[in-house]
Amino acid sequence: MATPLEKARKDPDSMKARILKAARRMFGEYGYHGTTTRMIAQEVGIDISTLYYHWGEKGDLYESVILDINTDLRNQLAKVEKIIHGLPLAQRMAIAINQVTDFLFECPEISNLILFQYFRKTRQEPSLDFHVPDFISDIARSMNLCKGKDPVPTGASMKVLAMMNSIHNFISGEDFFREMLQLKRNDYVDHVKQTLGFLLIPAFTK
Amino acid sequence: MATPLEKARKDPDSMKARILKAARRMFGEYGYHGTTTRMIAQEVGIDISTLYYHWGEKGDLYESVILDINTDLRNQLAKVEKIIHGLPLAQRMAIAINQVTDFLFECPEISNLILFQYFRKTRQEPSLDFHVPDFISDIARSMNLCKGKDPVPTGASMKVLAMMNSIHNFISGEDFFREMLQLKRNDYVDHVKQTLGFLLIPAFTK
DNA sequence: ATAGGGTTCCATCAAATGATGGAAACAGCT
DNA sequence: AGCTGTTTCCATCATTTGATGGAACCCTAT
Repeated sequence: MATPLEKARKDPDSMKARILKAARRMFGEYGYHGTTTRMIAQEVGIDISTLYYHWGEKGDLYESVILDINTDLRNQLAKVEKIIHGLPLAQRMAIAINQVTDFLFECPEISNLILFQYFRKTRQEPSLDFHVPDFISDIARSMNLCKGKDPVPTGASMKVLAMMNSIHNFISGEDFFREMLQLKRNDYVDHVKQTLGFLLIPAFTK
Repeated sequence: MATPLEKARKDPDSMKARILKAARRMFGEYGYHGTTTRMIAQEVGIDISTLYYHWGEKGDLYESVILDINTDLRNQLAKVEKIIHGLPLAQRMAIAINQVTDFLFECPEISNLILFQYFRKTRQEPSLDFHVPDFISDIARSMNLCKGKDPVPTGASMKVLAMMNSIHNFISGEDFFREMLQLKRNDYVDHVKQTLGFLLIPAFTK
């Protein structure tokens, strides 16, 4: 109960939490430089200085947003791991793809922000600690890409990264791809799951 | 020889071309809102108004950059298609992955800008015509995902999109992933090719 | 040399943006 | 009610940023 982020996550109705939620949406949609503190404040319906009162400068708020979505994603992955534990690999993958895809379609800003993080350089780098390796290792172990408590080999990390990114791509690119392929929401979601299954499963189970 | 873009592509030493090249780098690295016209001008070593003289407003320059990289990518894909024409599918894919990956590692701003285009919303949408469907169809046909001159089925387009994006991800994320995995440039490139081969080929050739 | 078109830079503007100080409003407590 | 600490908003600043007008510059044809 120390940091502002912990406070916000504890009480989702608090002003801190409302601002954080809006910031997630806006940063996720327009990126760091594409989002102004005024846009976020307007989204919440408050004055800009209230935002500064709660979160300090823009860079700090962004950092909190990143930590926040990482916590959400980690929790979700842990949840999925419990569901699929013990099943044969092909089945595990099929279920995991379904679950994770559904989750991310509900919170597309998570995919957006993670991809932004990977690809974008901000002019003044916040360079924040990212915790990706955690995810990657956990997934690699869950997929039997490495034995026991050995350190995860590089090739395994790469495979996991490629998988995760394939999912994020379809989430973040929804607007563009749906427009391009002229698909309704539901059809798009189905196609995404099918395509991911088609592409990802054979490589690991052939 | 009508549009500014055609002029610039024709004479690579012209001021128009030098600005365009710098704009590609900067927009590719920092995104649309993350790049200022002053940054581009400084990169070229000219005054900001010279930039405006040649390319007009920022949005127009960005549009030209997008068209420019699309031309480059299309040309490169056509070149690769010639090399692999007639070979069996698995071999075609292996060679294509190698070639395209090498090319994009040389021009990472292409991957950056394409992914930006897919994922990012600009505050005031330029909404420019994009020509992606061309690529997609061509690749889909080249991979026998559809027969003759039939329209490309949605599932096939999705598969091609997933493939292309997997490549772009590793190019655009190089800095982040290399740092994370502690890899030297060459090792990273090798791992990327290996991972892409591992992930993409089985799905289409099993 | 010089007239004229094309090119480049200097100075400047208006709007947008990150950020803050201080007054007002609010909430809890006695 | 009155005090106290917290929260919210209004007004304002300094910088950054997109954009432009006009003077200087360069080059070529006459």
